[in-house]
Amino acid sequence: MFRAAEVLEECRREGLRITAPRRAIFEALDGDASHPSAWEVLARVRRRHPRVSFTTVYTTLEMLARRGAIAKLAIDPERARFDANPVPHDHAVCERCGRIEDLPPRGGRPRGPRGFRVSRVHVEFHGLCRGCRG
Amino acid sequence: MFRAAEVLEECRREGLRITAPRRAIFEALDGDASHPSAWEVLARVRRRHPRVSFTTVYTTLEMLARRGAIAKLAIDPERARFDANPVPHDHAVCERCGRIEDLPPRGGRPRGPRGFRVSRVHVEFHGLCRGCRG
DNA sequence: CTCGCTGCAAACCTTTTGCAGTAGG
DNA sequence: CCTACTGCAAAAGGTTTGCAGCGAG
Repeated sequence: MFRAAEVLEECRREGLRITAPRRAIFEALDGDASHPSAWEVLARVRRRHPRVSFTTVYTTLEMLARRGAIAKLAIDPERARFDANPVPHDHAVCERCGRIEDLPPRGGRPRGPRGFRVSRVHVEFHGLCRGCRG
Repeated sequence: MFRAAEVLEECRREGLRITAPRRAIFEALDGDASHPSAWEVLARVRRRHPRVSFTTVYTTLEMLARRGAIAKLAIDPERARFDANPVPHDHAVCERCGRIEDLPPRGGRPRGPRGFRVSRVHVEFHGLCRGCRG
């Protein structure tokens, strides 16, 4: 799970500059489990820092994803979604409300195909969440 | 797996019109396992029917996906990829060459979360394919 | 001071839509 | 004939890039 203070410190150590927009973006991600799009992160950031641009949010999210501090999900075909928890885990995607729920790690990951060096496994359950079953 | 003749017959039965572009698109998908994007399908179609437009290819692919004759994959964040095999199955995605390989069905699908009505499960293995391990 | 970061605007790419003409049934 | 389908062109989003100026270190 993304911890703003830790990532911030790590960035500082590597000579990246800690600016007000970055601080705000880091705070917006801190402890987040909602898998927001870049636009949703921007909206959240702008509640307190109205002058931050989309460009800055997007490039910062990409930067964090490249560093492995967050994950970029391809679950939503319309737009990238960012996962503040970079540790690989499964997701449950509600087909009705669109919510993406994190799942606790399962013992016994599925085995990959022969002749293929697996670096990570991605499991998505699609269906109806508790609230949307009627 | 997509069978052009069958889908074509089914469309005709339901009153959809069988045009030359559709015939060509159906043929391009027939027996395909390469998970092409709409632009790749267009290129393939144009080898024999140079006047077919992107619009027609894209709307036809969407139409087939809505009917369940093909599947629209969200694996590639940059663009939609279409799977001529609409029966749910796992995929192995090579991080180097980008190839998407179909996997045979596994016994014992992973169990979904409690309180969630699962309609389908999507498993992706990411890593290096046989050819790209080196 | 120096450059890395920012914000703006414009470019880019994929996908979607409006519309007049064409052709399948 | 009727109207669904086609191709074009333009719009609509999301993402990426060029650039001048600011400001963290």
